[in-house]
Amino acid sequence: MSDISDPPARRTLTLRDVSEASGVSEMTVSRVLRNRGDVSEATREKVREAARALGYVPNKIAGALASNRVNLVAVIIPSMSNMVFPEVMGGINAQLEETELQPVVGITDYLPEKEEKVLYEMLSWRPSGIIIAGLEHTDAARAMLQNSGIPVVEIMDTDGTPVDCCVGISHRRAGREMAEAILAAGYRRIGFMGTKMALDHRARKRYEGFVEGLAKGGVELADWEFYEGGSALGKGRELTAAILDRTPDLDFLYFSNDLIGAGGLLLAQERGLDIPGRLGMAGFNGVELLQGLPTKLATIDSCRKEIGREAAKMVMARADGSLPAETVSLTPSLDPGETMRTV
Amino acid sequence: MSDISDPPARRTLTLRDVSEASGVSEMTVSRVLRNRGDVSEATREKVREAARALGYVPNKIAGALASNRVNLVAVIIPSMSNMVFPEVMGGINAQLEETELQPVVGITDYLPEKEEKVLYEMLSWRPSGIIIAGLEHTDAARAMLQNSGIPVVEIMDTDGTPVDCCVGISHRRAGREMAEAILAAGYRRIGFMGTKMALDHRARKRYEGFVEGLAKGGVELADWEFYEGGSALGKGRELTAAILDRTPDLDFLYFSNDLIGAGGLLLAQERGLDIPGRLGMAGFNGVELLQGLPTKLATIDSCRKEIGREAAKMVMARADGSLPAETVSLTPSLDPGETMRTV
DNA sequence: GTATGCTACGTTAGCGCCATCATGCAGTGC
DNA sequence: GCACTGCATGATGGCGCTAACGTAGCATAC
Repeated sequence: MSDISDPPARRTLTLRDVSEASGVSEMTVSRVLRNRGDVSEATREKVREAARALGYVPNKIAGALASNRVNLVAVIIPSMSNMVFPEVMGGINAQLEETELQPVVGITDYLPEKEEKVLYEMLSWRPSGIIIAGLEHTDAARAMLQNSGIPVVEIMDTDGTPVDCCVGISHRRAGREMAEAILAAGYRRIGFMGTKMALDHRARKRYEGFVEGLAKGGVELADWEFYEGGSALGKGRELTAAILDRTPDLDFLYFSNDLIGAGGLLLAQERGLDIPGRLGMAGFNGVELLQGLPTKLATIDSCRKEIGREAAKMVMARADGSLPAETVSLTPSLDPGETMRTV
Repeated sequence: MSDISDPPARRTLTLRDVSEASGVSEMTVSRVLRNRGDVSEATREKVREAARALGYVPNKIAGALASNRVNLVAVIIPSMSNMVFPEVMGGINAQLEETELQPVVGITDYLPEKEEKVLYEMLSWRPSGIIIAGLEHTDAARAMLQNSGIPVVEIMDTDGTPVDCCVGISHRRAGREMAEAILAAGYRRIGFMGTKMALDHRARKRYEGFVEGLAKGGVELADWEFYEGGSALGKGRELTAAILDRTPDLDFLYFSNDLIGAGGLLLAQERGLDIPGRLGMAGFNGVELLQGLPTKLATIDSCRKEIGREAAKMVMARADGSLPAETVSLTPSLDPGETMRTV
């Protein structure tokens, strides 16, 4: 008796509640809410109305378990503060937008053990596909990817052997091409500046390609500087000051990304150096954010958005079986900006 | 007969497989893998070994359904390319790191309908909590938050009425304080530059607070400029050129964020304007990225990381019932940098 | 009239796991 | 000897949903 006026017992709603409220079976409610199967328009309306009135939100956990289908795509990347990865995410998002699929992000902080942990966690939700940055994984992680039985797309990098599909650019080649362009422009006393890259394999490959490209032209790095922690203008400024003080006759500085490059550029300009005559400079990534600096830094585009889009497409195609394992290597373009002599 | 040599049928593994491989019941395996309940060390080892050998990955979908517990926290934010939000995420991540909880991100693109959709989608996974940016939601979204029965923390902004908990800063007050500081420094011909902010409520509140602050000092905005789309150095440069050409006697420019502010600053310096004597400038956010520009822009810190951390803490505390609904308003500090006259 | 096909539902049997309770079995106290 | 305690493990039921199949009811065909 008393419970008539009790506050609505806050049990969470189920299909049964909607089914009772609308006078049809749970199955029919399920069909209506998923837009599946034959249900008359009259019933559909009745059910939808009841669901709305109750404030019913389906339980995807139960749905996924019953149907063995999950509309999630795991995206595993090293960092969100790198600017590169949010842009890749943008591409993935854009591509998945029109589909049922939803990206779910995991962050590894460039740590292999953490990657392994995050991957395990992600797989335990049985996603429909995995997009994961890089080709270097622990043995256990690689095994998980292989055994997962779902589409795997490794992104960013194509220098290596993918588990399944792969889309990215060759960072080794990007480094080599920059070296060639620098030599072609007549620079000879060349310095390098980048992260301590034990775990950033792509930065390492660019560096290796760069050194190799110089070597082919008979030139060795004149000086170098490695740093730890995030990239920012301040860091580039600081390191550039250090390297220029130490080796004043450098005529080119290659930075492993645009942001520290821009910092270096600002410093060099403050010091009144003739850019690109006396000193040339180049970065990597082609970030848009920096369009607007007084001088445009030479760079190589890393095709971030396109990689994201392509990766999402590959996951979908692989899921419906319309694609064999393949590697797509995009071709980034070198933009000499205003900080390299033109030949 | 023939199937002895068939390739291992790639059914996905279940507890039962591990249980058979290790000779104990499913229940015991479950206990071992979750580190729960009394299981002898000998059995533990046996089970773990079997699970590892098989490459078993638990099915959280089934686990969540059975236990009615999900270790996910939904984080709903407008954008990932705004730099502000990745930093908030950083704070959330840092705080959740040591717990079982995992953030899952949804992006709304500043669109109320999309927010509603994303929220519905998120709730259908029955997360343990929700962190959502802003206090303005559609009626339906607000109802969902209220009915969800889980902790809700609205972040970034405290000017309004939260559904449950809330942590952020008062943007209205931030705008007002900047106005007061500008007037105190003796500037009088003041221009404003910001996004067309129909949907960016926080930018709008800063603007309103700013105008209000000026009004209290008997000053009106001398000129203003609104733009659409993302914020970048280039945009700030362009708009600043326009506003300075149109109203050359401006003696202060207030930008609704640091990035366009920095663009404006670079342009003003190229034009050889005396900063902060002839022209003062200020932005908003206190982004670290820009430390390293030749001149440090005046700004107000938006406490991003702290908001993230606090929000995560509140979700946890609210989940275990140790916290009543509350609003935490952080106090951002104004940094005059080098672009405001000192009084 | 029976056969046939079609639409619009309902019924049943799980999906893989975990909360809960039951159980066996050793050791302990008197 | 018997109850009692504590520990390690097993059996059972069900979380909320959906795939697959079943069927009532009506229309059409001959």
